[in-house]
Amino acid sequence: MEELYQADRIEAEAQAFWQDNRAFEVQADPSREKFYCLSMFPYPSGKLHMGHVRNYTLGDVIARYHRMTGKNVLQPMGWDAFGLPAENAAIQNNTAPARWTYANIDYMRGQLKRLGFAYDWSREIATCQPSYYRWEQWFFTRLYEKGLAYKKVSAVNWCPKDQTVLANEQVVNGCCWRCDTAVERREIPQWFIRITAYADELLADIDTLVHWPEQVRTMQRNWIGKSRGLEMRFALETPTAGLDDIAIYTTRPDTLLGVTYLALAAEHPLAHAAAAGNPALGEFIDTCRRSSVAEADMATMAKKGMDTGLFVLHPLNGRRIPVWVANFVLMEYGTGAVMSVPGHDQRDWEFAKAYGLPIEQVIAPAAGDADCDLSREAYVEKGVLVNSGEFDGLDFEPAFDAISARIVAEGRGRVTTNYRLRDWGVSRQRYWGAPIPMLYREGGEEIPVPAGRLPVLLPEDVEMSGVQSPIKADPEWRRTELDGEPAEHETDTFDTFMESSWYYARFTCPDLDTAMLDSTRANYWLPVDQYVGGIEHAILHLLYSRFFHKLMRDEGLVSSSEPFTRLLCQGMVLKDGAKMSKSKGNTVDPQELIQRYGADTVRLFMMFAAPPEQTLEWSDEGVAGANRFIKRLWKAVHSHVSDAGENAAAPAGSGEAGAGDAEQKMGSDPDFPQGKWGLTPFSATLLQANALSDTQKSLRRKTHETIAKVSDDYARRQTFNTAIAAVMELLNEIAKSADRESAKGVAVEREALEAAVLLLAPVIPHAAHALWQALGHTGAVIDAPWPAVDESALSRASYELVLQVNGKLRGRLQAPSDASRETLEGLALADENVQRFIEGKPVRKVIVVPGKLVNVVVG
RNA sequence: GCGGGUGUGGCGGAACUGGUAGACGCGCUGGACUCAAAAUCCAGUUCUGGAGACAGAGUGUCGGUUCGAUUCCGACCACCCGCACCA
Repeated sequence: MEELYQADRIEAEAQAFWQDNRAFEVQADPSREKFYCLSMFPYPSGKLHMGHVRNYTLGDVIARYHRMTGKNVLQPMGWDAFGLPAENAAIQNNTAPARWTYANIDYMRGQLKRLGFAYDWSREIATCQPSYYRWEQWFFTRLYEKGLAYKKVSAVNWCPKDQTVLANEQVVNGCCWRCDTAVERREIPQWFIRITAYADELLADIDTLVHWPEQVRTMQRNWIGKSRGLEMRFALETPTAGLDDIAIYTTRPDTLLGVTYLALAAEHPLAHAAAAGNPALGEFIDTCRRSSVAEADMATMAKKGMDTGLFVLHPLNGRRIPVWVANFVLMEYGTGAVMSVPGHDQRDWEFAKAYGLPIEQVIAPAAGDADCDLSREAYVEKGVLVNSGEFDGLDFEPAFDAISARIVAEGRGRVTTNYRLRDWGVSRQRYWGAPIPMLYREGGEEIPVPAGRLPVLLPEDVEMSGVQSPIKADPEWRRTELDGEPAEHETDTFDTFMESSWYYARFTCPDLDTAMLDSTRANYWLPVDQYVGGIEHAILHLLYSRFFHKLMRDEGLVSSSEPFTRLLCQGMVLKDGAKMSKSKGNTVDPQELIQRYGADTVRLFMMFAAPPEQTLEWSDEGVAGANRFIKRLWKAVHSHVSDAGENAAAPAGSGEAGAGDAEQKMGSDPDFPQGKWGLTPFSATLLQANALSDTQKSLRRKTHETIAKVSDDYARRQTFNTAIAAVMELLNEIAKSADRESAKGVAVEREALEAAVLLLAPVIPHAAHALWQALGHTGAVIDAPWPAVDESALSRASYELVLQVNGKLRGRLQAPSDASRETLEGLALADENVQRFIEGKPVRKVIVVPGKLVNVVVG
């Protein structure tokens, strides 16, 4: 064993060993318990950033831990290869998106390998490969045939100068990021997948995801946003544009008598009709169309509106109610129109104040103790109805039912369930994505591409001469035939969330070229036991994947209903309190650190610096500290084996000065296996508690406490920072109580060091690989079983009892482990310092928590 | 704006079920080794007062529950993430 820790050499050797032995290539094996560990695959943006390193180290630690517990562990890796940045890079560098993407993949694969992740590389997938996206295309045609995919008109950001659709990200302050032209909203036909048909199941099954973070479950519930309400129609005073009434949806029918105006979305047909004879209104609607389609922008912009001059009649009291157009009403939600109750909705209240519309109270606080001053703000709580005629005095529930019943009886509406969730728009007007497999006949009839003609190939050898998609610019690509008649290909491509919604399933059978999934293999490995990724995916990616899984189940491809059993969402990596980004110039390149310290140091720092869910503050000094710890561990093992082991095998004189002495002393120990003590395993009898000194017992207890703590931290808590801290404590204890004077001492230290190496093997696998061999093992550490806790080593005769007076710490003492409550109380009351604080005051109560503390309450 | 989260020494964090606040690491200070430096090792390190024993204060702010609150409840402040075409 080398005396000095040399990361480069050790890591190259370990990685060569894993590769030569195909150590992480696995097969489905029903006789073995499986564990599928997956980290969210990266977009191949160029090179790894620290967020990737954190994500993949977390996944690798978990995968390696479970492997050591004996499971058949699958940990694959691939590339979310389609996406917008490739097109931007292609335009900038005058290259093809495919070339840029594949070059990035090659570079980043090398980086992942250098970090020593235990991936089964034989399963690598890139989503831009036809062998992958052809099945996605096939699946879409199946959804179309089932009526789960459909086309409808929907709004996009449009740059009138570049004549192109812009992503929300490409709209900066309402203008195009390339040419700074003011962006418009444009309505175009697009493909949608009916996720709302699964809204109820997606909501209900959140309850089964007990190993997901509660915050993610809450966010998904709120995103789906199930509500019960009344869908109803207000009759127009004068029928307009062929319409007799305006449909709205409300969750508060109890406030129906408080409606003082209706508000329409700018895109609402009636708004257009009213604008026909009203140029000012037309101009206002145009202004609304010039805002971003992003919901955050809609919600934060100044609320504006304009009277249409139309009136509806209140269904209960016949009052004339004005109809307005408002910029905050979304056409995509519900019916594109809302009833406004300024007395009991804050947004309506502010709008009414701004435009001088009446504010009326129809709800009063039930208890009468709450604030209700409609001149200051809306009263939005539920309460008792007032000013509502026959409905006065009713609470929310009966009022909801009575008013709804009246509207339903009059044939003006129905009670319905509504979802905030909207159907998933999957069309993108971009090139670098999977072509949507639809054909159009000359008459416009839409036909899914027949299975035998799939995949619809995306040409990779293209020139990105402008912002226009090459397949949209090329009339030849579009042109095709169907049944001998001319037809056209759809030129839109899929949202890249499509690819990332099912890659986890394809990893179970990536080689299959006759179907989307091999159900036998898929059902062995699925669901994913542990999914690891950024919290930024808490809603969209995870919801779409859950949806896709249910779609695949209903297609008979998988038997489970949820894709990810356990979810870990890691926090971001920050530097100087800000997210690492090129624009801020505060990035740290993982590559430089790996070259300087080795992969193990980078991995160790990442795991030690913070618990996984929290943001992680980057620290150069912290990395140096992690490296220092590995060196200390290395030295501890080196010192142990040269002092207490290697000297038996090494040529005389080559060892250190003390080695010979140690051999002599050990040789004279009657328990020591004379002449065979080198690195051969010690007999278990050497470690029996009754034969050990107090120091030896104490180190053994620490060893087994650490094994218990670290096992729990890995498996249940997933707090790798505290697991590492516990091993650091163990190493400190080893250093303090080093005793190589006897075979027992050596055996206890050996056991402690072996535990330290095994417990850290998931985090620093290369160093652990070398150290395990140095400790005399012929098998690889990745195949070593996870250490077991020896319960008998954990017992202790006494513990530190904390003494409090009135909840304040006033002393501590050693109490026997088996002391009764009465004994503990007596010990506490007899304590000098406790007596000093009682000072003759009457003792009112004594609280005894055995194993912890005694609190004397005086007063 | 809506939804979700976070807040503890000089810094990253620990305290898992309401029971010793600050484990572990970084940094800093002092010492050992060295011609010297680096590296390494040893000791100390929440703040205030005290030579010390020890005492007082202290977990974003304010209030509450409790023998006891970083932990539970209420209000507030600051920062972060998501908001459907970034991935």
